Parts: sequence; C-alpha cells; structure tokens
Amino acid sequence: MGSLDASLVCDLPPFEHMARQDIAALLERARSIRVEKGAAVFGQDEAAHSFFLLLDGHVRVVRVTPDGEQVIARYISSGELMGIAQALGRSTYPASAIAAVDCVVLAWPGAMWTEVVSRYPGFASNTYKTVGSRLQDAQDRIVEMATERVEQRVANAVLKLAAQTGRRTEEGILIDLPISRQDISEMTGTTLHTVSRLMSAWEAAGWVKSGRQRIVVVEGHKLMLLAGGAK
Amino acid sequence: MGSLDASLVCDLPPFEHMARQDIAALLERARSIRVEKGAAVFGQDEAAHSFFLLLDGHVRVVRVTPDGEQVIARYISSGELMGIAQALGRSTYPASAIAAVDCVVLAWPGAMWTEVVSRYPGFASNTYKTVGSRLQDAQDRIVEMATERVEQRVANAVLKLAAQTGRRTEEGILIDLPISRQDISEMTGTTLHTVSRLMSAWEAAGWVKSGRQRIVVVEGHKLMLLAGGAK
DNA sequence: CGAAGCCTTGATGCGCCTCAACGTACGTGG
DNA sequence: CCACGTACGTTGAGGCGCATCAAGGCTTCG
Repeated sequence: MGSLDASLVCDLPPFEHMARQDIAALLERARSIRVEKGAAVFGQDEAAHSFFLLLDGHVRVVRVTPDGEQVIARYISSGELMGIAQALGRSTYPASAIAAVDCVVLAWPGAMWTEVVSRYPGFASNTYKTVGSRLQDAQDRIVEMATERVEQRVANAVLKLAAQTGRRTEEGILIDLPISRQDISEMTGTTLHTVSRLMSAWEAAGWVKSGRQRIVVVEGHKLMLLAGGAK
Repeated sequence: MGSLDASLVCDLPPFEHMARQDIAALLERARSIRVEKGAAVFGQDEAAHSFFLLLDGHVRVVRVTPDGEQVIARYISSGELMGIAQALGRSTYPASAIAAVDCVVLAWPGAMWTEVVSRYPGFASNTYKTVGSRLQDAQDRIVEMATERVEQRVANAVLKLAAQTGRRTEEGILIDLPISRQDISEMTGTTLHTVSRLMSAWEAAGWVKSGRQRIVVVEGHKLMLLAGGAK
C-alpha cells in the first residue's frame, strides 16, 4: 500500500524521540490495512506473523476460554501498538484483536522486530514502556478482582473507558465506541444482568446516561467514590 | 562483596547464549546480598534503584492495597530475575518482594540497565522473554479470576506451586517453601477459611497431605480435573 | 509455660449468578 | 416502507457459593 507521511505519526508515543527520517524509513516498510468493524486484526493462538500500530479506530483485545467464555483484556486506542508478541519472544498471539469500529492499522512483518530493535533503540524502549504499563494494568486488575466487589469493578471499568476514549459532550463524557452491557461484564468478570442493574441504578441517580451500546458519564466523581475513593 | 564465578550462573536462563567472559564481566559489577526470611528485597512504590537476580531461595512478590489487603502477584524461584522495573521504563517498584526463606540475591544498579541492553543484547532479549511470560501469566490469572470458581483457582494455585517449587518425596510432591492457608488465599482472591476447608476435603479424599505451612500433592491429576480438565 | 501464630470447623447471611420473561431499537428483505 | 428477525436491554424471583462471624485446638518459639 502507499507510503504514509512521517508527520502523521511522529507525535505518537511509539515514535517519541525518533528522527523524522528514521520514522519515514520505518513507515516505508509497513503495510497499511483497513479492518472492518467486527473483523479480527489477529487471532488468538495464531502464528505471530506481524506486529501492529493502530492508526485509527478502536480495537478490543479478547481472550476466549476453552469453554467459550470471553474475557476482554483491554481496549486499544489509536496511536497504540498491539500484537507485539515477538518483542516478548512469543511465537503466537495470546489473544484476539477485534475491531470495535472500522479501523486502519499499520503492520510490520514480525521477523523485522530484531532488526528494528537494534536499528531504532528509541522505538524499542518505547515499546517496552508500553509493555510495562500493560503488565502494571494487568496486575492492577488482578488486585481489583481479588479485593473489590462487582459494583466497584464496574465503576472502575466505566471510568477507565471514559478516560481512555471519552469525548466531552454537553451531556457529559461520552464513551466514544459502541459498548454493550455484555462488553462491560466481560471486562469485569460479572454478568450482563448485574451490569444492567448497576447502570439502571446509576442512571436513576443521575450519574450516567446510557442506552443501546452507549454510555455517557455525567458525574464521574460519584463513580470514583464508588470505585474506591482512596486512590 | 566478592566476585562470583561465571560457571555458577551460566546455565541460568537469563544468561543463555552469553559468552562466558561477558557473564563474568556482568557479575563483576553486581553486589551479592543475603536476605533473611521475612525481609524485603525491595518495597512497593520505592525508587527502583536496582534490578536483581535471585541466586538462592524463594521470594514472594506482594502488592498491598490502599486498605491494607495483600495480594500475592507471584513467587520467584532461584535463577529468576526480579525488580526489573527499569527495563520497562518504570521508576518505582510496583510491588514488594519478600524473602519466603533465607535468600541470596545479586543486585545491579538500575542505572546500568541501558548500558546492559546495548552491550549484551542476549541478556536483554532473555529479560523481555521473562517479561512476556509474566504478562501472559497475569492475563491468564485475570481470565481465571473472571471465569472460574474458588475451588478451581485454589487447585490451580497449588498445582502451579508444585510445578514451580515442587520436590519429589516418597509421600508425593512437596511444595518446598513455607506456605500458609492465608498465602494461598492471597494468591487466589479468597479467604483462609475457604482454603482451609478445601484442603481438609482434599486431604480426606487422599489427594494431598498438608500441615502447618506445608503442602504435599499426592494425586496431582485429581486436582487437575478440578482445576478445569480441559486445558 | 505462656503467648502468638496457624489451622479447623460450625453457623449465618448476603452478593451476585442463574433462570425466566418481556420490552425495545436496529437493519434487512419482501 | 413496513414486517419481521435479531440483538440488546430491563427487571423479577430464587438459590447457592463463599465471605463473615465466632469459637476452639494445636504447634512452635521465646
């Protein structure tokens, strides 16, 4: 596919501190791909042939258990790397990446990773920073699941989504991607029923407005109190 | 402290594929430290001044929540790296590392990390492999906490410990470090009471033998069935 | 020998899952 | 464009898994 201009991406965290020409050289070797809503960028347990940068859209990273249950590991927003299995010495992807909306991604061949590391150490160290914060996130979530109750976890999940993908509107902060009760339940280890009940209660209290695949946070601070004020 | 011989560590995974003399050079710059049972190798939220290699013993990595609850993130066995915050661009340790028994650790100044990466790329890539498998572990645990019931999680935790630190005895596989019901509960997000009841039941069934801070797995396959046979 | 730490076991209650039924928005094809 | 099917959302009733509260026994160490 055609080449992209370095200026389009040079402000993204992965390219921080890289020379403009190095960025251009990297981009030249990437393929740019359009992914339709609902389609997979890569699939769980499939050979890790590439690593990716999400240019536009939102991607859901999902794990499926042997007996078919789904768990949402995280949402990727535009500008983030994903599928960086080879950076961690893995040969398969540990989860599936599903486009939550129509997306544009850049893909580099996985075999290029070692070369990239040695040639662009800045890119590599930014990648590892990303990995570090994801490990931190994962560990936070374990603590959360071990110590907090459903209501707190759901409040937290909604707040995180609002912080990550929120857009200010006159009503409040709109979570800018289609998200169902089921999705929230898969992020928090509960059922869509419980999420629905919580959202109804919060709506009655005027803290959120929500509808079909749509959530607007009106009174974030109230949710923060729920989520565990001391933090 | 005195210098160590490279032959002592050259078979450990972190030093795989490194030249003997490079290993020796690295070791020369490490401090070797004895840590008493119960003492901290490093503490949560403290500045990440060093990174470590556990030479001998077992270390418990623990997170404490704002309201004082503890969650055990993992156990480190001898030969593993730990406290590698700087490799991930972090300036503080995300958890505390407590010696489960008397330990010996090697410590390198954190500031050395960038130099180490560029000078010994093999060491770096092995480190990132470690990080990768820990991220994987963490994510597995999230899935587990989200989808499995306490009994399965506890069975899994016991099996993991047996696999990691188990020693064959005539009775069965002995988990070779002092571990209480409370510890298991902090690994699985439950209470010591529930763990105690489960262990009693398993003991009655003849699947384990256990006592004060001591667990022997007699019939591992029975536990595997419990933990979720399909895996 | 006392005290502290670890383990066990019972009784009780409730948070949340499960099962069930129905309402409502969406989009697709006749 | 309307009718239907499908996916999403809501709300109730019931029950169970596990936390919580409580009390007591058994090691291990100073």
